[in-house]
Amino acid sequence: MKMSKLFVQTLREFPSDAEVISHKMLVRAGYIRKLTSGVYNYLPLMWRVLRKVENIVREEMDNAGAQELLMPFVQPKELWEESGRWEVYGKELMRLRDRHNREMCLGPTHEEIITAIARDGLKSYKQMPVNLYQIQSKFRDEVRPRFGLLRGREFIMKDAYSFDTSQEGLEKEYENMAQAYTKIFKRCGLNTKMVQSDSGAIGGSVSHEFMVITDTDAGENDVFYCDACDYSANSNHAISKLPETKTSGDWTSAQVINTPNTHTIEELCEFLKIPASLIVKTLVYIIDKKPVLALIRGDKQVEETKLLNAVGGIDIRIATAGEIQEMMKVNGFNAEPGFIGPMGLKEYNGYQITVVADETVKELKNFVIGVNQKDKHGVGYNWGAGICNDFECVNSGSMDLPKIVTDLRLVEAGEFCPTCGQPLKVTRGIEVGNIFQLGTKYSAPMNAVYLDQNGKTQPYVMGCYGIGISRTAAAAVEPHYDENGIKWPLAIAPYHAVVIPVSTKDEEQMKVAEDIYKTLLKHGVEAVLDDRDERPGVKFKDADLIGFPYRITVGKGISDGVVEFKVRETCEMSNIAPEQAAEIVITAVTNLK
RNA sequence: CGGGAUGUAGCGCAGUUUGGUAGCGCACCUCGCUUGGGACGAGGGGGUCGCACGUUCGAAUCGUGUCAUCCCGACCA
Repeated sequence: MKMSKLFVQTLREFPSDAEVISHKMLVRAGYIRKLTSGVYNYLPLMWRVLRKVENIVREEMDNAGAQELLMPFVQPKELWEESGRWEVYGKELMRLRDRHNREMCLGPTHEEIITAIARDGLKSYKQMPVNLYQIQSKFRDEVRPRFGLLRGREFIMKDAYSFDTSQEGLEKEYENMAQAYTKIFKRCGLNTKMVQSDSGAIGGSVSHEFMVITDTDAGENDVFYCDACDYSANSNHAISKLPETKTSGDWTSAQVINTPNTHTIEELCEFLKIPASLIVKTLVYIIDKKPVLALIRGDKQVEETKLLNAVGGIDIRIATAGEIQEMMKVNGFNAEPGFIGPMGLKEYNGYQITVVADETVKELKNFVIGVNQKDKHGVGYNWGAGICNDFECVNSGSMDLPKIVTDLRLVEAGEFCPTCGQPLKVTRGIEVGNIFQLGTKYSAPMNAVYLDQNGKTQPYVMGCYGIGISRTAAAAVEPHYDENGIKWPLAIAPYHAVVIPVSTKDEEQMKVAEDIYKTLLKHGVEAVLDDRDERPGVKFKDADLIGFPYRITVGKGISDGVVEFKVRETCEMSNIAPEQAAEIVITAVTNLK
């Protein structure tokens, strides 16, 4: 490709609306242009990068035994009603109506469609296992698109779906995919960590995410990991061992005492001269419009995804102070946030109040708890054996544990690995891929079944496996850049090399540059010849910004038989013979394959 | 959806306080000159100032409404 003909416009400045490196670089270097919020044009350079990533994914998926197909992204409402997700998926689903006023959506993922395909064509256990995948655009109406290609509303994704006859078969395929993913990201020049995660709206039991570890804002997920063993997990799923701390109070009897103006845990600790670990903290949430109380030890935070899972909810938010006061009033109390406890609370807004406790509260003895009275707390309370869920237990000092006691706790740095007990570390990551064991979550409700050896009807045991193609390409920029521009890994760079004649008017320089360029092309190197009549500074700046892995500059040195060879990644430069420069590039590119 | 901000040429911005008919840098076109890290000179093209309504002799500027975009929070296969 001649640089004079390459459709690219580099900018002198970074775009003002970009926050993270990949977004800034990709816009400034002329790879992408925003069309509207969260929706981008992929310009020729970007499209080349995306196709490289796609092809790596394609090769490894095919090697792993999967088959590529292509499903529509326009999907009918009916299928989504079968799976139950039309209601559940919420506002993130891009919905539309056709001219007959029939409801449709643009696919955010394709479990429903693939399950319907399987239902039609996968009738016998003899046809399994099978893994089908596609690479196409996906649509998610994100609440807040940001970070350029890292969180768009339209993005390119590879999604694969496996069908097995047993959990064992699924687990085998899951492992197969995990290995394929590891290879894929490695080939793309990315270091990823496979971490345990929550399965979210997709559902299912076991899932892992592939994270590009970064210490920048681009990493939207907290990842906890252990250096001593291989434990690692997304914060929405991580568990830990807690350090020893005081969990039993010194009160000899239960009583309600005055604790004026102790609206926060800190103020209460200060007033009572106790550690926060002696307090049962009661948080009021609104989950799918229903009131939910979350009980957790005072020094710990609630992980909202865990709470959502505990009650099977979709939408969660903390209740407002107004709602809490209203809830108090309805149940015959007069209290405000800071003095709330679970006892005696029955209903709000037409719903029964659900109480969920984190495991940390179970072991507390002689603890402190809100008693729904302003400026008062109960101290010396204990979990009792009797049924006690009304106002009476305020005075008895004994109340039952809620029916739901589970892990709701957000893991924090300084806690210990659940497997080996060593200190956990925390870092941030960009999720570029994930794998799920779905089981029969979709096949059962959608009646997607086959006949087993005994002629008996069985639902498929499914798995699904995603890779964000456009996100992976953008994530690759995050660790690969310097102040002058992008440093693409060779495998996904839009072009492998650029050849720059310093002066296009110098016949000898042009001749040598063209010879090198042709040699590179002949040997399968994707090369660009910068034939523009520009000053060398302009060409160097553009070459660095665009991020060609190799640069061969033909200048005055040619009279001594040398060209300048620069490696973008290391910025190492050397003067060598033209043939030698070409040879290095050809070898590197050949070794890719 | 809560809080904050911004919409003026492809990009980055000034002009808005105090109303008078739109400007700067980069990019783009032409000519000259220049050629090892985003040169220089001269000339040129490009904007219904987000949109609508209103106030006014006159609106980028004032008022009302609306749309869009960005940031923080919440959310996220």
